[in-house]
Amino acid sequence: MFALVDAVAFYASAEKVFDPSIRKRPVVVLTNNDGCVCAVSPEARKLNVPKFEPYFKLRKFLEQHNVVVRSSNYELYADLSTRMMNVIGRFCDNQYIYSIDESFLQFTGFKSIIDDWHAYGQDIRLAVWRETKLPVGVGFGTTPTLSKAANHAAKKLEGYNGVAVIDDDYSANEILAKMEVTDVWGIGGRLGKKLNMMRIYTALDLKKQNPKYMRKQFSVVVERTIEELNGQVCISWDDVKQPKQEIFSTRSFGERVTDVHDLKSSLSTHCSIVGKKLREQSSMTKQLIIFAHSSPHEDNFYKRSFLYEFPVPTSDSRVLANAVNEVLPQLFHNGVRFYKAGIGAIELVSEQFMQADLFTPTLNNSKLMNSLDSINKVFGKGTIRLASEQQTKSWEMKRDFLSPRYTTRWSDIPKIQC
DNA sequence: TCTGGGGTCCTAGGACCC
DNA sequence: TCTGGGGTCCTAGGACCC
Repeated sequence: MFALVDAVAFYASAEKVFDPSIRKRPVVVLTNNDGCVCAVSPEARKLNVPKFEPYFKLRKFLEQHNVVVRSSNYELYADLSTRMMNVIGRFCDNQYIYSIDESFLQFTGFKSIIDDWHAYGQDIRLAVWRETKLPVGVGFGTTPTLSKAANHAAKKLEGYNGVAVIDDDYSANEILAKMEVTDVWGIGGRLGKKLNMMRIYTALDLKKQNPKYMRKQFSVVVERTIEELNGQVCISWDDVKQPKQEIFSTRSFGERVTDVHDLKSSLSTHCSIVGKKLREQSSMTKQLIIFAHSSPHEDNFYKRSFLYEFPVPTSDSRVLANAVNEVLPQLFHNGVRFYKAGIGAIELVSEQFMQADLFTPTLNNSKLMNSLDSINKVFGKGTIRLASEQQTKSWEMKRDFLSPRYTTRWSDIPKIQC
């Protein structure tokens, strides 16, 4: 049995934890640079506030309906996420954290212990609420995709009260019949349209399709999804956790960047981020994509992207930053108002199988990088960083509606007055 | 005044080789 | 009657997720 536990509108709920005055009000949270709406509290959902619409288009509407607007407070969300995950992890010995607010639990050998999954789900919800003041939904299913579907039912369908269980074909069909095909994990809007044309409208319709045939029509992803809906496990974290095949760090700027040094320092920061993520999964990269562009919504869109090949794979942030330095003169163009930049490590290889080059002295210093990671872990991120990362305010992200970092800054800790 | 997120994986199609 | 292969690598764009 699998369970998917996730928070209801996590970012919006996180904003409510330390600010009870907004708990009953509609709340939305914006993405980086206050660009789009990315979290909509249930109260705001009732007003039909769409997700991922640009904020400037919704601003008037949100004001009219007295909706609370907040910038993304990642420091707060990351901390609350950790707390929430710790509570959830107590309920199962096999937890897989899938995103900042979702974790899968895989129950093996629990059958003799747990006879009522509904009650167990309510126990989880109650514990998380009591200890973190975050509302969660719990879906149980015999495959990860079915637990996702159950989770959808738990939170979005009438009469489930936060917990739903799919433990046989009957309960699966009952829930899947009430779900749009695009509510199924892995089926997005585009696929949904094509499926509709084939008269596949509900999740149950999809479940009844022939997986092999659908693989031919679409892809292996659709095939696996259908098998999972039929109770056949295709996604598993049992075996060694799969390392990522590519790692990107990209960001749009708070203010347009026109200065080469600003562009360089932002890219250096991306090098640190990607380097750290590479080391975390014991990978090294052979190739690096380095890109920068102006706004795609502007006329004469400027975009440059380079593929840099390393003679020897690396996970050393400094080596990545050197690559950036090399291409920077070709990337930057005077007069362009840069809107976004980033790097991506592709062609990853495992540290273990790293092939050295007889003729190229390796610049990779993993001891140095490991010490850097350890120091930053203890003393906070950015304690030791590349000199070229030198922060300049101009490209930092815009967050006009930021709440306090209640749990990660001494000055922001809530005070209780007697 | 101007404003539009970030990350990962898959696949079709072109270029090239023998 | 008419007909011309098959594999690999690379890349841009598509699609999905939250």
